[in-house]
Amino acid sequence: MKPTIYDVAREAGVSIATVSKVLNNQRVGKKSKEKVLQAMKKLNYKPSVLASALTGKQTSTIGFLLPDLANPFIAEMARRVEDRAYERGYNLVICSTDFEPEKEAFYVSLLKQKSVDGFIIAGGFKNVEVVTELLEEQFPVVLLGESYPSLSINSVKVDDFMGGYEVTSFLTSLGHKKIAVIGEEASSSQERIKGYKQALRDQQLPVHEELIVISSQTNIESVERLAGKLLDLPEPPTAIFACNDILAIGVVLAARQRDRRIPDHLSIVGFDNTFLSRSSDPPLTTVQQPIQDLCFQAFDMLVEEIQGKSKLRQRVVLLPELVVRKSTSAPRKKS
Amino acid sequence: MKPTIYDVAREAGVSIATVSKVLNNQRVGKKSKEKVLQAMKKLNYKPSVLASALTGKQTSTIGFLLPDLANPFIAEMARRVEDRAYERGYNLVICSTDFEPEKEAFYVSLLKQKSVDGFIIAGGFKNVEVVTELLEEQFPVVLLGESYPSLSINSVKVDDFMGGYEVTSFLTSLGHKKIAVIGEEASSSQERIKGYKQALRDQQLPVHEELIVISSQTNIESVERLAGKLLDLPEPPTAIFACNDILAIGVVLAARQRDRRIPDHLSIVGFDNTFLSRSSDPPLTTVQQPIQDLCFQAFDMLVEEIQGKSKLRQRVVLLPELVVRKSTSAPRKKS
DNA sequence: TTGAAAGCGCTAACAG
DNA sequence: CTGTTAGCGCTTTCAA
Repeated sequence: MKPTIYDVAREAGVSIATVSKVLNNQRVGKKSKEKVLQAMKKLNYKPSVLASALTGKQTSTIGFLLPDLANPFIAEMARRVEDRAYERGYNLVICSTDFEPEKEAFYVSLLKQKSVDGFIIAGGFKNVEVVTELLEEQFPVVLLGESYPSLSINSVKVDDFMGGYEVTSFLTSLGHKKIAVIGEEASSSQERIKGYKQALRDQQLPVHEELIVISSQTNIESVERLAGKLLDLPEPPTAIFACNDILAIGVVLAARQRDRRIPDHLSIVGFDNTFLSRSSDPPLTTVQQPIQDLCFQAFDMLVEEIQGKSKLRQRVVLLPELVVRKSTSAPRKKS
Repeated sequence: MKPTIYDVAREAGVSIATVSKVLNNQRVGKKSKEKVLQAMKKLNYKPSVLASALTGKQTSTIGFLLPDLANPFIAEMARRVEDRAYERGYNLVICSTDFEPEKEAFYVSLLKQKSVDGFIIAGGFKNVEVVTELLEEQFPVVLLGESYPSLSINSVKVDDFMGGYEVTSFLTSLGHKKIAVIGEEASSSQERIKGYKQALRDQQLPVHEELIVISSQTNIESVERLAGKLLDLPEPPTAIFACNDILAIGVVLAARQRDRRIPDHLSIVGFDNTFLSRSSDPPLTTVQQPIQDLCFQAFDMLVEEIQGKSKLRQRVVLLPELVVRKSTSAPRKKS
């Protein structure tokens, strides 16, 4: 059997209270402390987190909700958050929700039963009630990569509107007039699309609703299909802004299938600057998110809330940066 | 405060024992059961997993060790394992070890303190002592995507040797005689390389040690550099077998930088058939792993061991499949 | 400084 | 079928 605090106490010839004290390094006589330490080492004692959490201490584990761990951008975020968690002595239990409200509710409920110290919700969510409830219960939560204007909730994200605006402005500055956009359901996509529209308006260009496409599926095949429809239009766009790099890859595949040269026949811009954008041919113009900063800040914010250090809620918005590579150029004169 | 079993008992007018019994659906009088259920619903009661685990029950959480969650192939595995975990009522706490023995030891120790029910170790590990110890303690563990011949441990993986053999045979059948291989430190890479060597020998082709390269870093830049060295050899290989798709992308980048056409000047084969191999240009010939089967089987095996249903250890080996795409062709006559 | 003892929320005999 | 009670391993008063 695993040694318990009793075993250590017996071995050291002290009471369990004393052992507990050295565990939590409170004031203990030097000699007792020494004996206890010895005993612990001898028995290879490790305190049970369960037992200590049951008495009100924390579990040092965080629930991490995200739409889909198989998405490379999300996976990278998860990795960064985990790095920070590691540094600060926490573990992550990771849950993919697929944007399904039931899954979100299920996971939150289960993780509460498991007494996680708090939640990070990355990449958006659907079930607002669940989050609202968490907030009402004063449960520490922070949103990563998203925000929710109508909720008083901590969040860390990039300025998506601005990202979309910059991409579109860049494209119009190259001379593109017919620019399509393809996004996801997440609110971050919506923001990017708003930025896209604003940029068009600011350039006095018309906003064509049929050039705005939302992909409900994340898998690349369906994106390819959607992009294909865009390209098969009688007057196809000369540029497509994809709201993330995966979508952009889908567009690339669709273009390739139709023998449209990139960027000669079609300019493509992605978002996120994952390594997908580098490995693609041609390498993608995209928008860089400061992933590490986003993740670290989100995590630190959560820990602050857990430790009750800061009661004030905040929305942190970092700035994205356009990375110009080879997938964009001026449109061909008169196709 | 969150309601406890006492609150429910009081509300229902029964003892906590009765409540506990309905919780674990043991025999309880119909009327009592009804009252308890009502009370639970009314109070919105959710039992504490901590408390029940403290009395010897399971936590239904699994420790999932992997080298790096940011690696798309690994992330996809994680996702599949998580899917299965969800179906079976488990949670995953995910830990990236970066192949660092200290991290492996740290995480295992911490997760044991948190009373996880078992471990899945995916993609290899370095710290053999830690795993051995787990085994000695009868801790449920299964290896995913790897095996460890000298250890009596459950594992589920693909036949890496065969994968390497098939790739190489395919390449020689196209006429390649000078084939390089680039792998990682993980034992799966080693196996694939063994298969590569065997295939060469079976074709009476010489094995050049300088054409066998191990990348200690996973980041794409360093792979690119290594591949570059290979390509800059006075007599460069006409084909390169990369032990996974990321490595293959690194090779593609290196080749592109040197204006070597793929597959005309250089054939490239990857491994894993992630969507990287599809999105690359040209799409990569690669080896498909039945990821879902691997993950589900591994998880089920672990659960069986946790539930004590099967005491026998097993090594499951599934068969990989070569997927031929556009990155391979016969070598040019007399470069 | 140290220790006895109560209690965290739940399970599992064991009586009744 | 139901309830009493003694733990599970740890923390935390409160006395000594």
